[in-house]
Amino acid sequence: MPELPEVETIKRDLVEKIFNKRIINIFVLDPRVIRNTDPKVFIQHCINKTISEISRQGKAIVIGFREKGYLVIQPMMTGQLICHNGRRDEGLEKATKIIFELSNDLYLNYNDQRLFGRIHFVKKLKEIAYFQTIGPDPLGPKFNFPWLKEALQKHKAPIKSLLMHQNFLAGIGNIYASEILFRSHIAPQRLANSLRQGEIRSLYKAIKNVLSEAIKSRGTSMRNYRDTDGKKGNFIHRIRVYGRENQRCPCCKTPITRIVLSGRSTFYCHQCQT
DNA sequence: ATTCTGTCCTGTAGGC
DNA sequence: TGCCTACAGGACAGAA
Repeated sequence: MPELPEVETIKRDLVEKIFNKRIINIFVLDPRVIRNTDPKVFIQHCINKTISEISRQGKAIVIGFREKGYLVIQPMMTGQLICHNGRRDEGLEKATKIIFELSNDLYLNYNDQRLFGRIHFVKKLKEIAYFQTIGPDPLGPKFNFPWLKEALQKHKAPIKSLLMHQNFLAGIGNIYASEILFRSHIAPQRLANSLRQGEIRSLYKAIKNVLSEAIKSRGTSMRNYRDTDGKKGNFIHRIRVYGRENQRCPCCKTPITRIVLSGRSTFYCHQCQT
């Protein structure tokens, strides 16, 4: 579910809530979410470890232990990390797959309705193939206008598909790809290498602006996304085209069009975006 | 080499 | 109410 703004929101909340805390107990309710090891081995690796680092890489959350090693969480479509005080079975949901109990009387529940999410323990981050292949972070220093201009020239895929390709840029998903292109006035099926200088300029600004505004709004809750308090993100109120087929464009009142690109629903205004 | 399609799962919304 | 189909914030293997 979560894209960059949602994962960043979760990460920032976790820094407030579990940094420097110790994992004192782990309850694996559904072993299917642990991909690379036996659940017992996973528990052995993570229990009694103190969290000394919390970061985000692309759409993954990295929790580093003072004793070495990393807990890596990729929530994918429907993964949630929800904290609560109180009893262990409080806040339990059908989708709750793992419960982490922390030294500050906090429980951290990993919920995942569709079970696409992945949780790994690794000794080194390079053991995770995803980290080896993802492109630059769109809010990081490597992403700048000259880089984008040059990178776009190398691809002839539809710009929307390319924006979602994690090896190109890490963090943009299906919602924000459509929103970014609406703000750039660029049609999603336009080929990446066909964009003109002015279009690349507005695309560059839209990527930065949409993602940072969405972080300020604590992400978008279309369906499943929740922050660590179980609350919805507020960017849903600023979504202009995603999921709004046949509703009127906020700019020109033309009905929003839905098409499928690379197998994913794509929304745009054929009047405003050319 | 790049780009696209099918798959992994569960749950929900909408049509009839 | 129930049954059926389509679709859902991702990533990756394999095919084109």
